[in-house]
Amino acid sequence: MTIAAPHDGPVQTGQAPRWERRKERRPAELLAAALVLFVERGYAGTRLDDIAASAGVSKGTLYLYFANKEELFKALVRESVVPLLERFSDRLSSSDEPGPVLIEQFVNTWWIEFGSTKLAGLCKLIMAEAGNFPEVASFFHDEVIQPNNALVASLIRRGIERGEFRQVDAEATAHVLISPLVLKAIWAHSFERSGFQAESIDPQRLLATHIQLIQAALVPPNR
Amino acid sequence: MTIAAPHDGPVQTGQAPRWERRKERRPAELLAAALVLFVERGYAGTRLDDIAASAGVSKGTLYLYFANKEELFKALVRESVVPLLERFSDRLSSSDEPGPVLIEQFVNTWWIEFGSTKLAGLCKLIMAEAGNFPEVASFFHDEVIQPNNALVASLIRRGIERGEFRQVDAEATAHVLISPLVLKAIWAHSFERSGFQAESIDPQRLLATHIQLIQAALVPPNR
DNA sequence: TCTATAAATGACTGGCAAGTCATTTAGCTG
DNA sequence: CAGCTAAATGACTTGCCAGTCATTTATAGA
Repeated sequence: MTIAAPHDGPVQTGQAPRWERRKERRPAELLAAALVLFVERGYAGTRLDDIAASAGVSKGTLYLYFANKEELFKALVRESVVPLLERFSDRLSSSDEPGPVLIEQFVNTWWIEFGSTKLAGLCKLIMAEAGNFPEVASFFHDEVIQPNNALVASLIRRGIERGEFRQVDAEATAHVLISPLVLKAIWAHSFERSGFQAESIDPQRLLATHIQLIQAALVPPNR
Repeated sequence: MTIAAPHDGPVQTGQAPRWERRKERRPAELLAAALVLFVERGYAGTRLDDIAASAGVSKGTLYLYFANKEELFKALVRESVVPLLERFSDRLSSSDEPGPVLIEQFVNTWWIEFGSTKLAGLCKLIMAEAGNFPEVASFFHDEVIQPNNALVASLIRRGIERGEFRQVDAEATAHVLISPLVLKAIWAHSFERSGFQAESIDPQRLLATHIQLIQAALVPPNR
């Protein structure tokens, strides 16, 4: 299912209207097209004409719904981020699996639901453009990164309290835990793209090793 | 010491020449200016006029030494990367410190000599622009990332052979070992920049914890 | 000191893409 | 089925910046 074939193809069969009114759906369609193209070509490299065309609409229409390119980008980030917020918190913090299992679940879930999706591309895009859009970066940091880190840190802290994990710096450990995931996700949208076939490591292999290592690192000292 | 004040200031005291001939130094001066500005503003966001001005030269001069913007960028990457190549290999692979010490040394050295320098900014820039410059990405991957990973993997493999480390997937472990370093370095050039003061973790604290965790994770099982 | 050379300049061009707006037309409403 | 409203269009304007080139001038060598 493509987001937007250019309406109905070149054939104008008799009475078919040249375009439809879709006040409600347009913004979402435009944002979907923008996500794909921004991730693919970067912010500067994406023309509004292309976004509009990809959403089956003319550039003028785009400006009916978004004030300018920057606002479109901001809207994209805002919209994409919302569903992310509650995704993990509930599921994990209310679980009472043992710590090591929880870590394994978190790593795998994070990868499946975020790292291997389009959202990872957005994350990479935001990092790339953070300098040009401090507002966006700030928003993303406060709404996504910070809560995510806090969640992982709390997971670790709970493990420590229960005696499942060694005494470690929970915040720092959270960073160490997340880094390979984030980096691999970003990697997939930079070096691993477009042609040159960097022989890169299989995600499953990386994740499996990472889980093993973290679990081993956190095992409390005997007794 | 700034790289290039616009020559000598606005004051033209009598006989002072309006410019000097510096055929040999110009390219290096231009590349230095380009590094700073590209890292600061991204590829698209940096004007050649600004690079030239920052190197104390006019745009025309820039074109005497580089065919166009893209070639300038490629030259920048090539030049910056060369000194990186031999930096670690010799020092570490010829050392006979015990494995855990070697890992600690690697992490600290990597951060000091790369992660906390301008080169880290270049790394972030290349990741951001990889899609637009596959050649550059390919070059950087083959000349920097791949050798770096291989070095770490060999470190780990040697530790395993000597019985200092558990049996682990050396390549995957290398990724896990490097990820927090790379990500922190990239972070510093995206979210941690310009104004909004993301309260982010102190590098030393992160590195210390990371070293502890990795060492603990690699300790061989009793006996 | 004079001259030849090539380093350096900066005003200019051309193209591209963001943003505008007068016009067209889908499709509701009476 | 007419008339009206506003959704949609796309040709146009505008500004920016990469890239050019005729002109200026530093400086080495005769």
